[in-house]
Amino acid sequence: MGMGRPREFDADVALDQAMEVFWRHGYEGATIAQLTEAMGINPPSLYACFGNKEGLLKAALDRYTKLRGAWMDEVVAAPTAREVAERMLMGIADKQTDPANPPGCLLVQGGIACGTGSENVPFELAARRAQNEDQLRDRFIRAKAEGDLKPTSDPAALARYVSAVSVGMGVMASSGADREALRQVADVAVQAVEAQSG
Amino acid sequence: MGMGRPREFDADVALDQAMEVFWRHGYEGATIAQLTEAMGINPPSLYACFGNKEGLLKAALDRYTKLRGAWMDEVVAAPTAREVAERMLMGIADKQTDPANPPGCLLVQGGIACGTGSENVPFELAARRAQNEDQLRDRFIRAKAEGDLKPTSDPAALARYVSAVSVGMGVMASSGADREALRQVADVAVQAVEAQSG
DNA sequence: CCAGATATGTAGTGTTCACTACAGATGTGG
DNA sequence: CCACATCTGTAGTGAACACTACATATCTGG
Repeated sequence: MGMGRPREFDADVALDQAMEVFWRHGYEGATIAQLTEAMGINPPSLYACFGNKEGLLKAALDRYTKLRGAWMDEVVAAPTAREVAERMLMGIADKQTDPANPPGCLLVQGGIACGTGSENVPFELAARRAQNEDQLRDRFIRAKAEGDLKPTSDPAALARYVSAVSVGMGVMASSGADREALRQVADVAVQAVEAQSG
Repeated sequence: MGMGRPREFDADVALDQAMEVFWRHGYEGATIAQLTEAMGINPPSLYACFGNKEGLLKAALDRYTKLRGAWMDEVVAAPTAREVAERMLMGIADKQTDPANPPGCLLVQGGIACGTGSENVPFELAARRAQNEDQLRDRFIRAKAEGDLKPTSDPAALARYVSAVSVGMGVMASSGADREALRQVADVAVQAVEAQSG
């Protein structure tokens, strides 16, 4: 039994293009026609490879979080909680205004509210944002154990806080805030973490 | 010439229902069928009164910001910058988890990214968020002049920061964060403002 | 070179969307 | 009571949507 005709496109390259469309227009705003055009393929190829529109989104999210995972590892590798927050938020200020990508964050732009039939898309995005928050929380727990954060500090609350600021910055970036404006937000935000440092 | 048949529904009551639908499903996710059903009217009445779907959204946003305007006035009436931030963020934690409304903030849930043909919806929402930020900035400028904020502080950056945290909290609320979680975020966030207080 | 398997391109499918034509209902001014 | 103006409900309109049937093309294993 033969293995069949090989696909003529690179799935990862196509996903990068799909990612950009979802990033710019959101899940519901992105149409199959836009996606297939950006990916350089026809609808049957898309459906054969990714199942349906939501499957394509999930594959794009997988790729997005995979690419960002390496960066998050660098972030939590910073020596102190304060520097973790600074690397995270300053890095986000830069990433969310990188002209190589649409402004903002795919995990927010992808879809905060969706219509009937796509209710689980916001959940899917929230779950992936929660992963970052968990990673931060674990790092802050360690920081507290090391005496880097005050004994009275709440690592989970701090992680949630940094995550909230990140999301807020993403929304601002998508509505036109420039890099300097976001860096100023990051700079102020870091001071709250500093206030919890021992 | 007569004045015609009077409309049989209250536009403000209908707007409250439309607001809820946009809040829960976003602009693109909300269908005319859902809107008319929630408003208790038929499509022709909707179009006669609000023009089109986008006109209805703008009217709903007008009503939303009008209702919130009174509350924002109370917020900026707090005696110090720190208390302004605290009232704002703690109030938002409560409002965004008020079971009387969908979770989160209409100015975020309404639509962060939209498809072709609705590109100005995100701008419309951003413009209204900017109004709140301007009001905060003006208040912080006064706080700086009064010596309540350090001479080195940046009122515009602080306002942008508080606004960003608000938005981030809204997204968290819409994805299931409870009131206590948001209050913890607000509590941490206020400390950055406190760090800028003289 | 053939049989089985998978990918591709063309050209649709039914459904849902925002929006509206039209006829009848209900009001006001003369 | 009549002319006119505006609202309301029914029943659609064309367009865009996600998705797919099908014939053809290109591979592998034997």
